[in-house]
Amino acid sequence: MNKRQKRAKIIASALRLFSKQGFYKTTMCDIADTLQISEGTLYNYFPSKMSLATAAISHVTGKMAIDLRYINNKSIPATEKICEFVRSYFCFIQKNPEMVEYFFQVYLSNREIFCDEDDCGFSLAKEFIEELERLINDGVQTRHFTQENFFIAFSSIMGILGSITFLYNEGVLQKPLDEHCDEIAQAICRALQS
Amino acid sequence: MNKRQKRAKIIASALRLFSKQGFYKTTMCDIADTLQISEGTLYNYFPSKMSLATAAISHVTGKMAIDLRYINNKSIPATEKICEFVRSYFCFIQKNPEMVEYFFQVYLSNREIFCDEDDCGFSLAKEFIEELERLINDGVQTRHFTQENFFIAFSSIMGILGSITFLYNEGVLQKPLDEHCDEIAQAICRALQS
Amino acid sequence: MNKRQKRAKIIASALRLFSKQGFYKTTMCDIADTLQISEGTLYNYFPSKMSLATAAISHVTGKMAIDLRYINNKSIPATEKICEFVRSYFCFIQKNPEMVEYFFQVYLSNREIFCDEDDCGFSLAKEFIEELERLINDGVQTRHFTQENFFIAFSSIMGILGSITFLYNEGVLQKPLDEHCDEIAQAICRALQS
Amino acid sequence: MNKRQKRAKIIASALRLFSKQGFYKTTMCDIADTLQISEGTLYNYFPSKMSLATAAISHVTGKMAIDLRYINNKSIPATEKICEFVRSYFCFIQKNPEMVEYFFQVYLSNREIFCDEDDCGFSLAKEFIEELERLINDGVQTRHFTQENFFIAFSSIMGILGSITFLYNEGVLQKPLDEHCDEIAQAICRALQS
DNA sequence: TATGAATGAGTTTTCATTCAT
DNA sequence: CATGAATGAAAACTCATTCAT
Repeated sequence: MNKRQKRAKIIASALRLFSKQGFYKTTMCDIADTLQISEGTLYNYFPSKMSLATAAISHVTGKMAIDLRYINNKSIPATEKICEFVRSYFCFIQKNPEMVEYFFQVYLSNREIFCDEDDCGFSLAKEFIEELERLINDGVQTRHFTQENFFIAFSSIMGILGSITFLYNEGVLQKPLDEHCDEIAQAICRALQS
Repeated sequence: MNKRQKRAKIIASALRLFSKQGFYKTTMCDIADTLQISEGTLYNYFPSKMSLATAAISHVTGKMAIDLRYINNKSIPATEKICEFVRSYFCFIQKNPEMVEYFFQVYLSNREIFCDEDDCGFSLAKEFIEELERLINDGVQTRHFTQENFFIAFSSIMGILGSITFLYNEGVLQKPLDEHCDEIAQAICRALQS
Repeated sequence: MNKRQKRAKIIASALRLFSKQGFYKTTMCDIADTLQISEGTLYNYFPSKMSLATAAISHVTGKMAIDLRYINNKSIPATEKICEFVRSYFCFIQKNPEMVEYFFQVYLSNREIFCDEDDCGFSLAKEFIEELERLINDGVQTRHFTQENFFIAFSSIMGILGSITFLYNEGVLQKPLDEHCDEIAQAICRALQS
Repeated sequence: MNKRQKRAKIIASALRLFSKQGFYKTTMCDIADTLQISEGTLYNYFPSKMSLATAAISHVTGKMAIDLRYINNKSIPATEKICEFVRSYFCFIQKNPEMVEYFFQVYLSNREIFCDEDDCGFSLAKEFIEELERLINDGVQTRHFTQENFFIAFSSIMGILGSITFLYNEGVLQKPLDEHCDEIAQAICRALQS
């Protein structure tokens, strides 16, 4: 296994643990044990716990950006794109629950981990946010969305999806995620239109 | 100052620090220093750090519930209630940014702090969630909202508000919160209708 | 209630708690709570926790000395005195288990509490030890005991009684204490004779 | 030095300090300082102070059991075994005073340290107690001892030895321990016979 | 005399990080 | 590269004692 692959394995393990137990309740020792390597080895791949957290979020937002970029590149109406995005996002949650949990519960909620004096930590999600901007702008330009305020549009999409994700993780949703797909996509689309 | 008032002062300080630095990065020593009391004194009022976090969230959700209850009791259409709620919520954010931040960034995101084997930690927000249910049920019964799925309705309201709060706290909103009031209320109402 | 009586009440409570939970696991607060007085009041009667422990052991050994003195003053053979002492001691254990437990488990075992640079802490049990000496000397002089080594005689009496007390407190004795009286008295007497 | 040997070294140090200063007056820092290692290192070998206390008592009772087992396996009368046990025990005290002190003053007297809800803490001395049972049963079966009550027999042996140990540790014995050997063994044997 | 809030030094425990092998 | 023992700074929590009321 080369260095790159090993880093990927470490990130995957860290991701799982961070999302399950939280960043602060997960020790470097937990991560090393899970991987059956020594703590020292961990530090050969990542210079600090924080750098591991950072690499993990880049990995997650990268994956999310790819999915969204693929949809954005299709020649379909923006409302269709929203539907596809919701569908693809729910699929993503089910296949990689730890990634989404990590995104919302660790990255967005423990800002102090990712921000330092120079950088506010947003660059880590830049790729994904840019694709989201593309989707919104596309909709606005083609008049499918009338909500012109980017931040409100952003919140209509990511706020609703984030909240549903939270409820899903808490186990309170009564039906499987898939069955909510269309309803949710429609709610988002309506929020984006006037 | 009596015991009750002192507890309130401690909660206020803790709230401010927890919301600014996160629960784990805030030490009992930080809190004591801010209040210019000793750590020992802190423990005369709260038996543990966690009990302080718990008291703080009860305080916050209690306040939020009061505001929403007041609106729920008015004889106005549910859509109006949404508008008033958004207005009152934005007002609340501006007066008590630390409370809202604490609610979203600490309480909702660090579930492990508030959950134990018996209790999933939701009881702490029960009052507020019940008022939210009242608002949604009112809208559904009066046919102002057609979204009958409670969880989607819940996410349409709290997801959008939560996301806007996040962006506000990150300082990326270009205009003051108030100016977004109506737009956001309308987006939420649309999401709730079909 | 006068000062003397109040001191006695405090000692009684402390004794009970120290013997049940150990000296270090008992807080001044525990003692105050049990008595339904404030911690401050405690310090009006005893200047420190240690002084309370000291007063308590004086109280206990004083009581034990009185019982033994009464027996010593009788005009009966030393072997009879041993029998009576065992009987009286078992009676004492049953009426005041906390006192005996305190004597063995706190006083004799946590020497660091009672000793300081000047005093080794034995003066606190002086009265009782002197009566024990009287009993042993009586037996030796009247040739009822042939064990002339005081320390071995002392150990034959107090060692056996202490061990039985320990087993009693641990709840492993199968019959009630009284039924062992004679057997134990005889074992002690035999140990004292050659 | 391997892990096993290091654990042994730590136990030895802890034993010395616990027996000299008591369990509660000995800090993990004291132990680390004595060994010239850091506190953190201590916790790499024992997960808690209590686990160290527990390991220490197992160590002590293990040693005591070995000595007694060796004597039990000899083909000599039970009374002889008592003599040998007393001799071996006194030898043990002189070589390892801290072990015996620890056994009596910490283990037997601070029961709250070793007991939890499941286990009363006696299992830690099981091996030694079993050998003591063997010795007593042997004597009873061969009619060397007529004291058939196990607990009184137990107290005759361990009570007397414990008390002598106590006096030895307090420094009040006038002659060296060895010179008391036979006298004490005889006193014990008499106590066991009728 | 009684109170009980305030204190602060002291204790156990945790864990990211380092470094010699 | 891999290891894992060692580190030590930091954190939560305890409690005997004091003192103003």
